[in-house]
Amino acid sequence: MQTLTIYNSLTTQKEKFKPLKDGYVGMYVCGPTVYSNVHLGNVRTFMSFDMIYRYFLHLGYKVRYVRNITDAGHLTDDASEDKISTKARLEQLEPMEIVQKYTVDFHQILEKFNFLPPSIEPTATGHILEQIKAIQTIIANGLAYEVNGSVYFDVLKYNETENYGVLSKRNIEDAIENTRVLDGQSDKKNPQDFALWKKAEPEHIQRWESPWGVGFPGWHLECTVMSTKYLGEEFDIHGGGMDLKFPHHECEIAQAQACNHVSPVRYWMHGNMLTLNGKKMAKSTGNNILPGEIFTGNNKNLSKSFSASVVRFFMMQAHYRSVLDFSNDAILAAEKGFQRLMDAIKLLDNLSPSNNSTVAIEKWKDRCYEAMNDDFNTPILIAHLFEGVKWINLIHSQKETISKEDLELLKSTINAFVFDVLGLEKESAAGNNSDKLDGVVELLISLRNQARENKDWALSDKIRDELLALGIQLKDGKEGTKYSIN
RNA sequence: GGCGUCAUGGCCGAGUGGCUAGGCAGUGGUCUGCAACACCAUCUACAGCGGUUCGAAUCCGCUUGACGCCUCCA
Repeated sequence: MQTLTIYNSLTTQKEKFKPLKDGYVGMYVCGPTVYSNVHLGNVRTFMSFDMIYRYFLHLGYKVRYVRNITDAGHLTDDASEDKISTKARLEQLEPMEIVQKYTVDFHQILEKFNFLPPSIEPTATGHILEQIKAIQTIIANGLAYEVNGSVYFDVLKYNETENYGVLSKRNIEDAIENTRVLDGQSDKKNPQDFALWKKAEPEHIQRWESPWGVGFPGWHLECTVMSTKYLGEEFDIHGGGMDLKFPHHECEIAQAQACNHVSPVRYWMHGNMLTLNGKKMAKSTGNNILPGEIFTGNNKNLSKSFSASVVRFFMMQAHYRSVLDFSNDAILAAEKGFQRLMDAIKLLDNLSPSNNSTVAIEKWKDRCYEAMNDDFNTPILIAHLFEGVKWINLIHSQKETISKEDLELLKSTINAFVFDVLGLEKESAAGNNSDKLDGVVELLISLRNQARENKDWALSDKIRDELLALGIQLKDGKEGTKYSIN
């Protein structure tokens, strides 16, 4: 098995990956809060971990990949603004109807982007009992207290023996000085304390019975409970967006320590933000693009529509830990590059092997793995893949040669990385009537070729130009005329 | 205000103490009836100022700028 190196946010350095159990990987990724449509920024994080999941599978690991759906806790704001319940009441919907609506949307979008489904996709509302139990444990361990029907985690007390701030590199003393005074938090001993259980006000729709009265679970608890339940008290990888590092992931560590007396995660991984116009995409600010808008091109930032694979390729061209800025120019360039890659892959099946190779496929393959083994460096991998593209083209035009064995290796390697690991998809040229369309275009091509033989340039150009106007581009080559639909 | 990350050629975006990232665009060529497409080749770099070093875009310091977190956020 390959030796992987992973950047661990907890230690802030790259470390050799050693799973708790040889050959097995336990991975937890914080999923979406399903109160509105996923935007492209959300998709990037999940896509990074989809790629990571795919690479582990490719390497032969057995992976249990848990990605939750947050359908409680986050939905409700403890201040006066409660979007979900307001919305639910306005539209006379149950909260779970909203949850269902956006969960379905989430799944549909991910499917379009060719995501592999996780092994388990648990929900917060499905684990209320476990969360209550965890709170009881934390109280019993003296690290939480009940006030007025709510339960809070005692951060200062926890910090006496543990380090609240290990992950986010925050100093709690500084935090105390700098915390703003917020209304409605008077129940807390300290502003740093966070809610494990919140008392439900009468108008609050999502509510469950608990030893502390009717209420709902706090923001951070679900991930601790569900990761522990499905992956154990200690597991290999925990992922999520950079913006979840604090407080969310910091709180998860504290909760897990308070429950199980062990640091839960071996490797913390954080994906970086996707920006739009240089600013973070966020639902709250309106600075975002919805995936659906990309597919239709219906967004003021876009000059045309783009396919899911192009978007995926665009994102894979950047490292998951780097900020990536989305723009029309950038996605346009990615589309061309993606097309070049796909065109070369189409040529692969037509290549004829020679007795020997003038290209070093085996070494090239090793470099591809090296790139991925170095903290999932997909941009480098893609650079290597383009070296493969160049070779394919040169072999095709008989300027280089390749042996039968090397050709098989080239094919299997390209296919593995492009389709299995990066998760890209070949694009279907046309819709349902592709057979008929194909026949029509072929007919026009043969008519045009007749005209060309007769040197009737007026007619041949008319056919070519008018097809182009319809988005059908004819491509004259040595082996005749082909076409593509844009 | 506190903590942190980053500044790479026209654009996007990797990486590294000395040796070509890659893609897009541009330029030159091949192909073509002319084109387009495609293919081949190729030019533009490492924010600024100091320092360490035989050598730094890469390490250190400062300056400037951008972004992220500190409040729900992938």
